[in-house]
Amino acid sequence: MASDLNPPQREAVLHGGGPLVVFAGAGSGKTRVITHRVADLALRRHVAPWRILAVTFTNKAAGEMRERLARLAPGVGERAWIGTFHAVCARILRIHAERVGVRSSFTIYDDQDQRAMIKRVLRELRLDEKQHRPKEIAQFLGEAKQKMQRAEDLPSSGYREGIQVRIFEAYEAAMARAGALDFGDLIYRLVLALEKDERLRAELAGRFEHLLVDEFQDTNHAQLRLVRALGSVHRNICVVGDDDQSIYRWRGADRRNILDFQRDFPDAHVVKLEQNYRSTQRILRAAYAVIHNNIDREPKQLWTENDEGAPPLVVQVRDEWDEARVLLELVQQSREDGLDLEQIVVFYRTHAQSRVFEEALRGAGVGYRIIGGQRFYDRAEVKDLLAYLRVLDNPNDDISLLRVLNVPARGIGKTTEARLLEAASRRGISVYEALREVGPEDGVKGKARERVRAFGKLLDELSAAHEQGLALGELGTRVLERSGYRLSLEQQDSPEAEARLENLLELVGSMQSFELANGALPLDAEDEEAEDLVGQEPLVDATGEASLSAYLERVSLETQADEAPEGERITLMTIHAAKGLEFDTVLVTGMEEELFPMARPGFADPSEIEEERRLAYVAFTRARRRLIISHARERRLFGRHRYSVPSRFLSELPPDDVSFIGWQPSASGLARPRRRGFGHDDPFGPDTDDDSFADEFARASAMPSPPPGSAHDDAWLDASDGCDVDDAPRPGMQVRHRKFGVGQVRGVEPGSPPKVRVRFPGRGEKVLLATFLEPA
DNA sequence: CTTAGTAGGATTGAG
DNA sequence: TCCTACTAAG
Repeated sequence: MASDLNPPQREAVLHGGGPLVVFAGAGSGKTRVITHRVADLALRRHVAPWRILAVTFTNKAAGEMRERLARLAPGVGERAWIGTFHAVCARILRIHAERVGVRSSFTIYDDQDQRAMIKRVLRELRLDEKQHRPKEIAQFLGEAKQKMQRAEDLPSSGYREGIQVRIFEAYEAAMARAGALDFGDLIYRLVLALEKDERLRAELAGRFEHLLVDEFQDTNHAQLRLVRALGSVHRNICVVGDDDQSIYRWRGADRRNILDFQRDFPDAHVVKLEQNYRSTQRILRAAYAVIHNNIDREPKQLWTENDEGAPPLVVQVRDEWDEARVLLELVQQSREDGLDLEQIVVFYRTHAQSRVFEEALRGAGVGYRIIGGQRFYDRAEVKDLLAYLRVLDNPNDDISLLRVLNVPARGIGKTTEARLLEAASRRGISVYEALREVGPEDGVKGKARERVRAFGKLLDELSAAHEQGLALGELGTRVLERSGYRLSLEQQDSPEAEARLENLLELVGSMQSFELANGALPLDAEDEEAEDLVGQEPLVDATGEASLSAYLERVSLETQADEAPEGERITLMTIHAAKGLEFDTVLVTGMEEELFPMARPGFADPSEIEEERRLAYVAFTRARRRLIISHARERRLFGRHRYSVPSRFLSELPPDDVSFIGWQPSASGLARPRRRGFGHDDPFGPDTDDDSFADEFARASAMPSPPPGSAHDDAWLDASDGCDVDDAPRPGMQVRHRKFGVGQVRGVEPGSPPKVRVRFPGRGEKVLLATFLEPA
């Protein structure tokens, strides 16, 4: 098994006990090392699988690990503890709720819920929202928890600090009352308990014999403390990561965690994986030439046995429209060469840059998919339905209740809401209970009181249905029906409302499949030893039924609604979303000062520039065969038009390994412009005024040789979530709609997704979202 | 209570 | 420029 590993990989896999840090460069087979190591520990060293804990950051990474492990060592992946920091902590917290001092039935609040709670606390404390921005408070609370600060550790000297402490305490109290934990709490609360309660620590640290942490460069301080505490008995801690790929400092990631691992654990063994299996030599040289300029990094250099490859291409264009035409040119050329469009990706620094690409692609009828942006579980309607369910699961969850108090509109206004809330806090009861008890003495009388009571009855009725064991999917449907949500959407009769309804039906569908997947699962008798300590399958409650709580937990910790890809589409995403992925062709756009690196000139903190440089490094190292970089002379961003200077990172590229079109860095690093570019009469017209530019581009960007065969070790999992446009509809085109049948497109209104006016025989014209249409 | 209008703000975003 | 989130009028 270890035979198909290279020497450092094998070294990491076979390392026995004690701390181990693996610096795993881009495309060096990192996941492979972790999975092989888990398999080796279980099979060769006979470590009980459930005594192995492997932690990742994303559900996707955890899923991938489990999947690969299933192939490598059947039975191990199912029993080992593999999950995200948050999921693992939530699981442990529920099991040891009493010891930790949380309710075992806690609800997990996402950022939006957290903000609602903050607003409520501010109102309670009679603080002005303008002066104390909920956004900033959320930031402050999150940071404090990341740093493992308790209320008494916070600075309280100044006026501002004093208020912060008060807010912190009030927030914690309100969360406790609601039986809720925010994302930060999941780690914070567990670490607090582990560090305070020696018996708990001994128990948990004793049970996990081996710890593996993926993407260790992305851990924050609280996560480091968690790893330390859980590893405190055996010290079998294996951390894997790459400081050069640390791009999340703004959300608390601390590269020092991996860089100083040896200081933390002086006996730590160090392994560096530097052989790359992904990219061509030229791409790696270009990437290295850039990252090498970072002072603060662990020295290492990727090398490969792959081809030399074609030189990366840097193209100067006039503006963002021109940049989009470069993309179209590239797509067209790839099509002519019979290349797979799925293997083309466009990277940008900010989401705002995607619009122009979308419009161009839509105009040219090229399918595309956007990763990121608004996520399924963040959509208002999805959150509404989930809020109903959360109230049924936890009647103390005031925030969720308030969310749906007047959704759909049932005549309960702001005034009533405020009075209800006040009545609840005055009597020290939940808002749910207050629904029943409020009366004229609280200022809720007449119609308002009736409506409030009716809402309480509605919840009671749904609650009863839930307690009688109504199946999950049924319960979802029941909520939609009885609350009048469905009716209200149907009555709106707009394409947006239809889209919302579709989303809700999808959610109900997911509840049904959750039930199917988890409902009938028997408890695993073999692992009883594991059971008594932490439980094996959190998705199933004592009766073996898929419970509402289990579903809600899954949903709160799950962010990507995976969707099977359909049709050939290119991919668009921010670079941040790209980590861990790879593509044959990568187009990195907007490489201009102030955009990428995104820092104001003159104010640039060197460490910020280094982080941006890592971002560029991540972008470049996603490419297997073809890397194209574009920068515009001028562009409109955030409504402001500006002239741009090529990114300093372009001047760091090795001139001998890179081709330049339209501009190339001079020896001094200053721009030497050549005025070249596409014509501009019609942004996406079929012909360009400057054929030579197109020719030059075509020559320079051509794929040097057919890409290697299909099987890629790190094939990426699809994670699209619905901002997709299949084949772009154009007037005259025949399209099919699920309900209305086949019709003809009369007009298209740009948007994401675009709205399409379709004439259906016998039904007249309808305006529909492109998402719900397919070519007929 | 809903709707329209506008002020303000805008990186990057896992769980 | 465009979107969100709150405020004033219907």
